[in-house]
Amino acid sequence: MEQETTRKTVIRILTSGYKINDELSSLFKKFDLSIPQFNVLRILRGQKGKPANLSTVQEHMIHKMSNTTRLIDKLIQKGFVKRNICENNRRKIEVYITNSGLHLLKSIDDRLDNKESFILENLNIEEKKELIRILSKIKTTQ
Amino acid sequence: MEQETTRKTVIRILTSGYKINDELSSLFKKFDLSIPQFNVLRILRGQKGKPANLSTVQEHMIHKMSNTTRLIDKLIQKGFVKRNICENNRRKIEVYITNSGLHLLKSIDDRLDNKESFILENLNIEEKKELIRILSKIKTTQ
DNA sequence: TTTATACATTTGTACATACAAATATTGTAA
DNA sequence: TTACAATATTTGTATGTACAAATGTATAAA
Repeated sequence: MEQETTRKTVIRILTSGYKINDELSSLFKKFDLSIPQFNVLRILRGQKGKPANLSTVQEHMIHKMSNTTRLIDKLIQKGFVKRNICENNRRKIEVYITNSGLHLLKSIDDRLDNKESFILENLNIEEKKELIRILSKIKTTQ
Repeated sequence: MEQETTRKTVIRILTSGYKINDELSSLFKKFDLSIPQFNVLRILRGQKGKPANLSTVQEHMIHKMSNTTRLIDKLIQKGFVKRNICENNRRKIEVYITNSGLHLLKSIDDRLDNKESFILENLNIEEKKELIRILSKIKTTQ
């Protein structure tokens, strides 16, 4: 019985994640961005002008990525990001967001807010907080 | 304020989904299966011997797939699934699970139960039910 | 100063996925 | 019975991702 509830819960979390992923993914697609690309831009904006190393970006990613180099290559091609070799430590590279990247994020901000509100429209604030509280208890090995 | 809670909730659902996805993915990997492949096998087992059409399989998938043909090709290569052309309607194909596929699922069952229990170890049954209840309220466009 | 080790990123390769277009079969209307 | 639309699956192509190995740089030990 309890095992049945456990299974249903796991599946429900998984499918809820997939759904939200798809929703956001189709929103970003209108701006020719993938979810990981958008996350990189948002992490770089959070640096407030300071450049970030590749490894720093990687640590802040929502979903751990195996290949941040090529992800950032795409953003450089599109002109949203620039890359320098770090002077102090030539192994490292420094990445930062361009004005064009900042403008792009600005144009996405409102639409993302709307999309998020829409997705959780049927939840009141207590339910949202309860969701955060319970989901924080999930255990993983990696 | 509320917008902040909304954002945090969305991100929490998303990351919880990613985590569970990664956990299951690394479990199935030990059996040389991906999550979608495992789901197809479980759907076919649920057919209790009756064959299923490709489109039926697609409808039952947890995460809607764009390419079920190649997914099933892989399972056929591994000998877990067989495919026939449907006699009544030659556009359709019939897919069913082999004994080898059933044995594979049997050997995974317990380990999946354990993994799921582990992931939700810190949640009591009321919290699990509450999670299902609230997550069912999520709205999506697609 | 040479050698080995650790660190940070990049590249190669195989595989997975999304999306659109193509193919094959069936049903239906003229 | 022919032509056209609808259905079911497959294929082509571009892109994304995982994982391991390779590259380049810095640090530390002998």
